[in-house]
Amino acid sequence: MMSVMDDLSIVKEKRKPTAVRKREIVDIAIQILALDGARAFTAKNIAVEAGITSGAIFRHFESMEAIVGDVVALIETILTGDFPVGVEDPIKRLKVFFLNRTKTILTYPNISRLLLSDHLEQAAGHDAARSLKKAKIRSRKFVLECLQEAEQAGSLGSGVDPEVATIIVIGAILSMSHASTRVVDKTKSKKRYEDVWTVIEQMLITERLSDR
Amino acid sequence: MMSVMDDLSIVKEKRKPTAVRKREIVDIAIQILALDGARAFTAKNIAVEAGITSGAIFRHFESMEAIVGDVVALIETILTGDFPVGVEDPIKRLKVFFLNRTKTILTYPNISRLLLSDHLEQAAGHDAARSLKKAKIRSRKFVLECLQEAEQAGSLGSGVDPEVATIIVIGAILSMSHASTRVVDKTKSKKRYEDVWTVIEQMLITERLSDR
Amino acid sequence: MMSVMDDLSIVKEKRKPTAVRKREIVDIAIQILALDGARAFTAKNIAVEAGITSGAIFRHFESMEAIVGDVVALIETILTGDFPVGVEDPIKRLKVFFLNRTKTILTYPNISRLLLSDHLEQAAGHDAARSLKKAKIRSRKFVLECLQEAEQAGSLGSGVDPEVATIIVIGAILSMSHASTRVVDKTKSKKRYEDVWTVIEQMLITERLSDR
Amino acid sequence: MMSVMDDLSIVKEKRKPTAVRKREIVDIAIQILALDGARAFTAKNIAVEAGITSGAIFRHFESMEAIVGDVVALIETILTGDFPVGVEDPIKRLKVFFLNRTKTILTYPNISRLLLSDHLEQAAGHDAARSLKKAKIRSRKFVLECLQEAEQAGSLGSGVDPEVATIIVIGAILSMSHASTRVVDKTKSKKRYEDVWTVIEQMLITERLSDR
DNA sequence: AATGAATGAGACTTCATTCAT
DNA sequence: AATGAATGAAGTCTCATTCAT
Repeated sequence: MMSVMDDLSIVKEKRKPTAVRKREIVDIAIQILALDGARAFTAKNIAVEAGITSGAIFRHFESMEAIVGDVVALIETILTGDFPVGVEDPIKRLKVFFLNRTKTILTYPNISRLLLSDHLEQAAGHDAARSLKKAKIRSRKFVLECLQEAEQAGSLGSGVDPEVATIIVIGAILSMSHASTRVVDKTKSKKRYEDVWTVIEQMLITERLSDR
Repeated sequence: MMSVMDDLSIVKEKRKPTAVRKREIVDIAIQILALDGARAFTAKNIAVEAGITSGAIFRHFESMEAIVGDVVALIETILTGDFPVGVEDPIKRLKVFFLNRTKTILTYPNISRLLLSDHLEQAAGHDAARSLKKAKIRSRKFVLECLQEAEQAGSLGSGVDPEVATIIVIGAILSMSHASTRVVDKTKSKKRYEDVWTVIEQMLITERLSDR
Repeated sequence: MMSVMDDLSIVKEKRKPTAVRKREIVDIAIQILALDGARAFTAKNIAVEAGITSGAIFRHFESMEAIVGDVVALIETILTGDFPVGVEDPIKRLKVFFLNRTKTILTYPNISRLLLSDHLEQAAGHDAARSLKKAKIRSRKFVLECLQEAEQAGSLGSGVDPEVATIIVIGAILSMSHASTRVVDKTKSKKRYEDVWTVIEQMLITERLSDR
Repeated sequence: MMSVMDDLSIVKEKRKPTAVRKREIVDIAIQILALDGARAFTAKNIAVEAGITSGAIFRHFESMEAIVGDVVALIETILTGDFPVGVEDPIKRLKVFFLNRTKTILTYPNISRLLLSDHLEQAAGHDAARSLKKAKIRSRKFVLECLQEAEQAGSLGSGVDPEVATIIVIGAILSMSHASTRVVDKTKSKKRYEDVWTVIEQMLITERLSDR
């Protein structure tokens, strides 16, 4: 997909069509927000990275806030893809989500880092911030509902409260987002994510003898 | 002459001694960084909250960065208190840490929120940022070492890898830090934290039948 | 549309190319430093004189210090032009320097005033200040060396010490720099400068009868 | 005069009577203006040097400008002492002035440096600046009048114009003020000043053969 | 007589945004 | 589509000055 451009990557291309430039700017914005933080999110910094002048940014976006708006939209699209459809068994459904989400983390490490920090929320205008917060809550709700369904179906260990389990599942994802910041071998990471799930799944279904 | 005004609780005291003002400023800084983010961390915002002018800030701190430096130092002091000493059994030691840390989260919700986001790292100068990162790593290392010790002592379930378990333990803490942002009933929260630990502990010591 | 306005000499042109604006700013800086002093050397004052806002200054210069750097460089270029080359006889060489330098004073009265005061040195950063001090010393050294050479060639009056004569020559230049501040008739001034040199030259070559 | 205090000079004396403090502040002000320039002339810098807080300054002076006012007054008093009275012969009178003034330069190197630069004029308010400018003009006028008187008395060389000679005399003083900045052996300096005068005097009285 | 906290003005500098070219 | 100069607001920090103690 990028094969043709890869060969010419050093060539400075000017005057890209808006669609291309917009996407480029959004990508750079994500990178800056994730790696350098909200304070470094300036038109100048984006421009330097894009190889244009800061004035040119506003040919493609009305304002800095509009850039964040597009960033949020992109992230939401990506995250939405993690929710599995058509998986009956709630534990299995949760597993697919867990593995999808951790894969997303590997694929877009900047984005996961961004979600963890709240830089986006603060750079974003009110609407974008709200829609981002909703996306976070949606993930939590998805996990919780899977676990509640499993409980009702009797497939959850008796001592396992769905709320508590949600904390642990979400926590593991958060924790791995953090870790992914440091660049790691992707194959190893994938294996690790699967191991984490295995342990969590065992925990979910294991019958507790007594609560004491 | 002031006796009448003394009764009015709205009266703002001015001219506080530096020691008091400094602490006040640090507290406000934490609050702003945690709730409004790095971009809102301005002298003006701090000053308004403290009821003084922004210029006055610099009587007490040499620069904005110096404030962050003190914030980091305070946080480190608080976090350091979470590490238990003199507890032999590694699982018990981990439990004490876990409960301490979650209690810290309840006591200082802003601070835990701050740690989660990277706002501090980015507002901080190089030294403060490094020392903060170290503090984070120290917590992770503590958890991992407890688990490795437990494994060697044979008190860990056979299928439980210490690295994997660390992710889950740390994750649960992260997850609860996030949740604590929304103001909740503290008694309920404490109970919840204990429940989470119970589930995690079960997970740690349970013998896995097979890896499948 | 602009044809009517073109006739109005008051119309301020905006948006000059950087090269032009930079030179303009340097000239204004020299004027302010010379006439109003180091304390008046502010971005605002320069901006008002240039007809732009103070923020715009920093499109053209990185900092106030950078402006002073350019001022120093300009002055050095001008002063360097005063040193004659290829004049064999040391007294004649000194004469050419003296007349050149006094002509420079007339041409750039602000610059000579600036050199006299130490405003530049104090507004300048370390490097610029040093290079300026060097330029001053270079002039003094040039005068002294001419006189020492003349002494060795026997063309100096027997009672005239080169060091002493240097003080008088340099002094006359300083004195005229001061005077030039008040705007005077240039033709008259030039005649005056030549008269001063005539007297000094007589003094240099006159045989003293006895030292008392 | 200072002998008693000299022994205790390390002891930090607090709460000096206003008269003493005022003089101390004026001295420090002169030093700062001369050595560090108008920009360093701040209440804080004076206070540090005086070992008090900047607020205390304003117990002794109404404003910074008032300090400069006193500095100017002190300088005027000192300079006024240089004008000889009761010396009949104009050349001799000029000689006494010249030697007095150069002695003043040695005694108060900071003050002479201050006069040379225009830092004072710019730190001073309108009145003080004017009175300082007058003092400078008075010196010039004194020199010029001596020389005009000498011319009328026929004691000036025929080719020597009083205006031209004034430039040279004043110039020599300026030049030596500059040099005095670098700390030099005072005995040597005094000898040098006398030598300079000798050469100038020769120049004044020497009969020029022709003007060409 | 002095300290130490505070104000308010003003300095330098950065930044989003506009606009002529 | 992009550059490059400019604005105006905002941010950090300094400084003269005031005032309670």
